[in-house]
Amino acid sequence: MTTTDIVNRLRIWAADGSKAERRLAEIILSDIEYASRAPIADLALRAGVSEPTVTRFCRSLGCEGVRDFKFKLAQVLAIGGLYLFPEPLVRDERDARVVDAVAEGAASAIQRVRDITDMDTVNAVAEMAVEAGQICVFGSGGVSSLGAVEMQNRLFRLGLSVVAQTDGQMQRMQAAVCDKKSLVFAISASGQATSIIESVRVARQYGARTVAITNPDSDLAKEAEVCLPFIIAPDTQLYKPTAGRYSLLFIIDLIAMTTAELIGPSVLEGLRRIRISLSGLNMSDPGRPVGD
Amino acid sequence: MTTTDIVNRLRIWAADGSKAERRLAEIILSDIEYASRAPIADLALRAGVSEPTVTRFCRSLGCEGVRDFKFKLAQVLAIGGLYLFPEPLVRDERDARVVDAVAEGAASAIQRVRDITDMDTVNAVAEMAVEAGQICVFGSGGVSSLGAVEMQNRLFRLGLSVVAQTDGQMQRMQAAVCDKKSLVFAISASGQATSIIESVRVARQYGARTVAITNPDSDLAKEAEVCLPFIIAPDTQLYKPTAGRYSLLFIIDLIAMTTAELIGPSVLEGLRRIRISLSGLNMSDPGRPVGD
DNA sequence: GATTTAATGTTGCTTTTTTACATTTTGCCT
DNA sequence: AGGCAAAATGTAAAAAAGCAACATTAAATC
Repeated sequence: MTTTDIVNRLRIWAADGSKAERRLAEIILSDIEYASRAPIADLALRAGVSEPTVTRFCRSLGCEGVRDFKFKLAQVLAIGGLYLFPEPLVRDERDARVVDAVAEGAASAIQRVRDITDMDTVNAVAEMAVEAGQICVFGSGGVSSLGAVEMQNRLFRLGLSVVAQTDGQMQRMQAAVCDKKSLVFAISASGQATSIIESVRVARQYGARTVAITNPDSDLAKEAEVCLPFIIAPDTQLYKPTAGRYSLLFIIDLIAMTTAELIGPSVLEGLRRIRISLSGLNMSDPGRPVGD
Repeated sequence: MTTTDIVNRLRIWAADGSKAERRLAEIILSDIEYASRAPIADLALRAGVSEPTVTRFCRSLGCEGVRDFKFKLAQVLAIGGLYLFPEPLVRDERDARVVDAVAEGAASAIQRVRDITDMDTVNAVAEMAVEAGQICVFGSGGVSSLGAVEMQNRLFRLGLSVVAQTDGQMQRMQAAVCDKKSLVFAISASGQATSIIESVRVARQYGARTVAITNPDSDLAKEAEVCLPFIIAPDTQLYKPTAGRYSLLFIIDLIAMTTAELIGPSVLEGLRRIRISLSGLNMSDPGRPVGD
């Protein structure tokens, strides 16, 4: 049961439950903060029911007891978001909420990955990238495939030979042609994407070095030589795109920057050439980052 | 006090507190899930202290009592579980410089776009998206094409008909088949990308509505009906990938979230289906964001 | 080493939750 | 409608959890 399911169930009970259940559900939904802290005696009084009814109600909602129920309500409050705003908000309030939700999600996603990323690992990965003859980046799913493409985008500028594969079949095929000079980046938020796990295994058999950017407890992490932790926090807002994308972008930036510094000034020559190559497209503003 | 402060305080007590406090803090930190549900008698036993010590400890942590303490722990767990609040790693100077450069770049990029983005415009854009029969997203170049793909990725989940084109030729072709029911998103950091400007002009000729996500002083901004400012600040760090990508992601998130809320609950059904469709791929963890 | 202060433990009391059982209500059948 | 079973709800007492007051021990200070 996901945390927010408890609110859904409350909604259902508020509509379909028996008399006492309806009243209770309404009271609770009308003030979750209160309900999560008040003793059941208070709650029972407010709803005009007896105390055991509250206990039973919690059980029928799928909780172990009142304590467990309150525990879940506390989590709902922490997660907040959509469920706590049953009525449409006035425009300004809503706007502020949207902006805040996105900004805070992004900021905390970055903060977290910043705290847990071990630069020794990143440095090691950068060295692997510099030494590799061919770099493959595998990623599937919305977030991870975006990351794979972005990784390719960042690394090719450094003069590295890199190819991103977001298709499962292509990943396996690419893995099959890996050798000792290959480096594989495997990106997956879950760490359970089958095609990626298998591709890593295959590539490794052929002597490739492998770096997973994934949940460190996952199968993928176990399969790869090195793991950079990439954890997507459960989302606080149903309608909001996951902030985990910012984390992934951050990790990619770390790798790209470290690798660039490792390669040194010759990188700059490559970047300069890219800029020149774009100048024919009316995009030659020299202050602009390379490649729009 | 933010929710996660409780973890920080526990850390401090684990290091600086008295003997009993240290033991208690360690026990709690070692298993927050357990600590948030166990009665204090259990906790006291494990830590080898007396029950009132636990109560006192909770108070000294700034909680009203044990219940309040457990309440806060539950919220910590909801937000991300222990592993999301690791102690920040200590890094040597060189490593810290890289991490800080990337983090500060990202944070300030988000901050800047947050400040300048007008939610009235975003709301208007969301309405256009909801009303549109077909949405086209055009973007060229590293950052903008990534943004285009990401925009497609975010919007198709909402049940919208959306197609991203990152190839100049394809953009023009797509623009040529636009009509009054079309909505075009044109993404370009420079606002000078010829194929995009022309595509917008063509699409508009055929009656499409057009939204530019670009530099507001650019030709592209002038060409489009609506402009969401997207400005890439010149980078101070040559080796660092531009932080402007975070800005773009932010704008996309704002649009996606606003549109989702505008569409309303029927969106959730779509997200649910996407999740179900992934469950065959061993990725059915319900707590995970939709689509890896 | 005595004395004060802070920290921790012991005991028993209060609050909160739960169990077991009694009562009421509801739905259904004749 | 009236009666009966089943479900829902209430009552009261027991169990569990948390807490306060005081006792004791450890530590710091002189």
